[in-house]
Amino acid sequence: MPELPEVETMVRGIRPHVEGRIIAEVRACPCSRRPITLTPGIRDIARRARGARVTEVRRLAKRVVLTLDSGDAFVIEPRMTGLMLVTDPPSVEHLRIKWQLAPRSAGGEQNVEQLWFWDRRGLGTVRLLDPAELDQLANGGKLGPDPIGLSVETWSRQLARTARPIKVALLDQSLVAGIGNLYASEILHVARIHPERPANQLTRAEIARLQLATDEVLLTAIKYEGSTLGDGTYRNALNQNGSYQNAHRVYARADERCLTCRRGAVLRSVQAQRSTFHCPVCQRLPRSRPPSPQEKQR
DNA sequence: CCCCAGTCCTGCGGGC
DNA sequence: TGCCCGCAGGACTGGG
Repeated sequence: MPELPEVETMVRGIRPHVEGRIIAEVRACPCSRRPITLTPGIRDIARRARGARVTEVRRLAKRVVLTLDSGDAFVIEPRMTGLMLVTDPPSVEHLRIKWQLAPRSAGGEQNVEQLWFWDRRGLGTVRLLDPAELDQLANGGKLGPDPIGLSVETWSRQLARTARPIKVALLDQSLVAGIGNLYASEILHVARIHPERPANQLTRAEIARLQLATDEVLLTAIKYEGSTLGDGTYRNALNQNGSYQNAHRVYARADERCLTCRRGAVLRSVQAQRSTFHCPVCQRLPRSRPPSPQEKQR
């Protein structure tokens, strides 16, 4: 499930092949059973993108953004099973969109000629936004800040906005944008914070640990090119597995020994209809007494 | 505003 | 062996 590290890996994987290239053609693959969400229609997309140069490839929360010299930008949301590829896909029948790239002018024989959006379940979306629409998406206030490099002060301000459990709050993209279900459990484990703690009741010390754990987990996951789970869906731009799944400490490890304390058994629970994993030894709830005023101020 | 349940979708695995 | 059902969850929608 592409979250921040997986989408960042996609961006880094396609960037050297795509940045600076001219889009010769955009096509919706006829092999799809049901077309994915495409805004506007493929005809308008193809007309507006043809001949444009890709000036920048970047990540916006869990989206891939291809900025064009026309001012328009492709915004690709992989959601559950979407992939950006510059090589042969896992299966031909789930190819959704093809960007045909014009050959580079100066001697590049090994240049890729196509960029693909592949999506098995078809929940992903591809949109072509004009500058105003892109600005609204990036700065319209619906997306919270990127979690990497976020200051403790910003963390505090964002978490103060909700009393929901911290695990659920981390999934709210308007608070912090980029963390998904897998990394929320991993981050809270490293931060030693119980997933049921109300977000607005975290102590200063816990928020400081959350900030450090977020950077550590996400940056390490990027280094390992994301997590390819048992279903094998997630792949990098070259259709290769990530390897951060080997470093997971709690996710999908229910009933197994905690790798951190080697004492507790990992618990699986359900919060907001999603699986949560935590170690009851490393991540304790404080005694049911609410924190004293002194504790809250510190 | 805040929060939750339902929805989209496909492949896989458990149970019978 | 085969079929059915539940489950996986990112983002959005509708309703309380």
